[in-house]
Amino acid sequence: MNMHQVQAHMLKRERQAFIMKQVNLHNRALSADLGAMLNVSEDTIRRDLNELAEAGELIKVHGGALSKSYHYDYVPSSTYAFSEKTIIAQKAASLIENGMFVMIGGGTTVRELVRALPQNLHATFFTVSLTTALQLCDHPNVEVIFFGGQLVKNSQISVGGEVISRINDISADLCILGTNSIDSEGITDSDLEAVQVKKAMIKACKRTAIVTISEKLGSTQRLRVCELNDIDFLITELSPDSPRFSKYTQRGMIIL
Amino acid sequence: MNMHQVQAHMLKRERQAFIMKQVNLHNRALSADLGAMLNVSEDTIRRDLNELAEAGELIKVHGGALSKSYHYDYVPSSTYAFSEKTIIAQKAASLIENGMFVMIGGGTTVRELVRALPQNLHATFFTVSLTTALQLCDHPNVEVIFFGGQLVKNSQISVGGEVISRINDISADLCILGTNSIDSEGITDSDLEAVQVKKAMIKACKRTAIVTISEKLGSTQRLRVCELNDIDFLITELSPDSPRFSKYTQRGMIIL
DNA sequence: TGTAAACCTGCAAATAAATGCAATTATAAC
DNA sequence: GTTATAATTGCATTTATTTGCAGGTTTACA
Repeated sequence: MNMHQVQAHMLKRERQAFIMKQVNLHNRALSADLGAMLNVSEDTIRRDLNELAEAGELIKVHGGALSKSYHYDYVPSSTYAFSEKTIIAQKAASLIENGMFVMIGGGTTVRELVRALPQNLHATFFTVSLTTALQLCDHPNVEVIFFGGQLVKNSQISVGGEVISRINDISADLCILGTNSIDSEGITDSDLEAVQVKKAMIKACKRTAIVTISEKLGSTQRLRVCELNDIDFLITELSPDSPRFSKYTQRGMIIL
Repeated sequence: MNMHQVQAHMLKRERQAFIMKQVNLHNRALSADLGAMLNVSEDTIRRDLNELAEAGELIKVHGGALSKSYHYDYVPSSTYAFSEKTIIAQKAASLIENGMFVMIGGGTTVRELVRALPQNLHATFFTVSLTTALQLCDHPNVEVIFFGGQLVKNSQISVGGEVISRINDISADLCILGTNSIDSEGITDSDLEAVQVKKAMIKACKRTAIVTISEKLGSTQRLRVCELNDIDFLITELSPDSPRFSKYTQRGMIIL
């Protein structure tokens, strides 16, 4: 932070305006920095911060202050990045047509997708995710097939050779998976069992769609799920012509 | 995971917001990773995680934290006859011992039972109920096997010949079922598919326990699940010496 | 069952905050 | 202009918070 000093003498009101400007500009400010910049004691800064906080202009925390907009608004809609996921869900839902056989994974993005499915959709869904299965049960006109097996407690999906051989018995039209990490090489994950199941699901379907919020673009993990070539559709909340997709479009993948 | 470091000096609140972001983004985060990313000791991370968990923002687990959105959120007060079911749950839990193989059904009474199970219970559970399976996932020391198949949407259980033949492959110690109706003849139900699954479960287990609120004693429905003789334990919220059990005790059933 | 990792507790150092007080400065009344 | 009053500010002291570390314990996993 460039800590140039500001003015010889400042009125209290001016000083507080300066503080607000700093806080709104950087989303944060430290008492010590402000004191140095304004050439007043930290006590004065603290008193200012208390007043501003009292007036609801900012959020005072130990050591400084945070912008009010910064304040991570806990429980935005109980799901993180809710609006992004809703956009994704709308796009992904357009891929699913009546009569289709769809294999579908788990995760919060997929959950929003399932919520966004039209009530009159007639289709058959296959899944290993307990939460996705439950969500699908709310749709009157779909059939839900759950691949049973041993459950992984953290992710609430079933895994194991049994599950995989079950999946291999099916040939479906579309595979929809969320992911934790995707980059220009492909998709990666960190849970071996889950990776094996995902691989089987992709193999069992004619086409594969990946749904993810753009924040996850460019991150990687240890275990490879598939190459970019294996993916037919990539769906994020961004517009398809966003420059962030430059590395992906060359591969013949369709960005939605 | 790409572990770039973040900022020189972070305010506590900022750090916690960062943690929440990571957790929500990847559905989980390891204390060690977070410590490295934020350049603070793991102790600090742990303290943050404890605070956030206390505030209900995430779920703390050994080694890190999980996103809350992944978890089936449970609202106890919305369960009908909640206090009765809690009593039942306590009694039924006493039947389950370490190392047991238990087949367990669905319904709200069973849900309370699962909640009442001690966290240190080591056992293997088999179920066809999505909600029971999810609930069991909260218990760190149990194995959960889900019998997959076609799902019945309003009861959220899987049914079908596939499921039944799976059940027949197992031999378990105890079968725990809720029921809609029980009278001096035995247990009855109204859903044919569900009845077939229940029959298979009872047959696959050495002993059978029925959990139900006393309100359901004396009612009947069209389809027979089993005779009274097939039941080893009957568990309600009433005291075992209640006169309402006079018709049942003659059959050698144990009332809890 | 053994071992390494993760955990918790208490403690100490560092930092930040609150408080009282004195000095200074601004404001207003005369 | 002078003076009384109020507000502001800095400093010293006390208090609270945060953080890392040492230790002993628990937990997970092979």
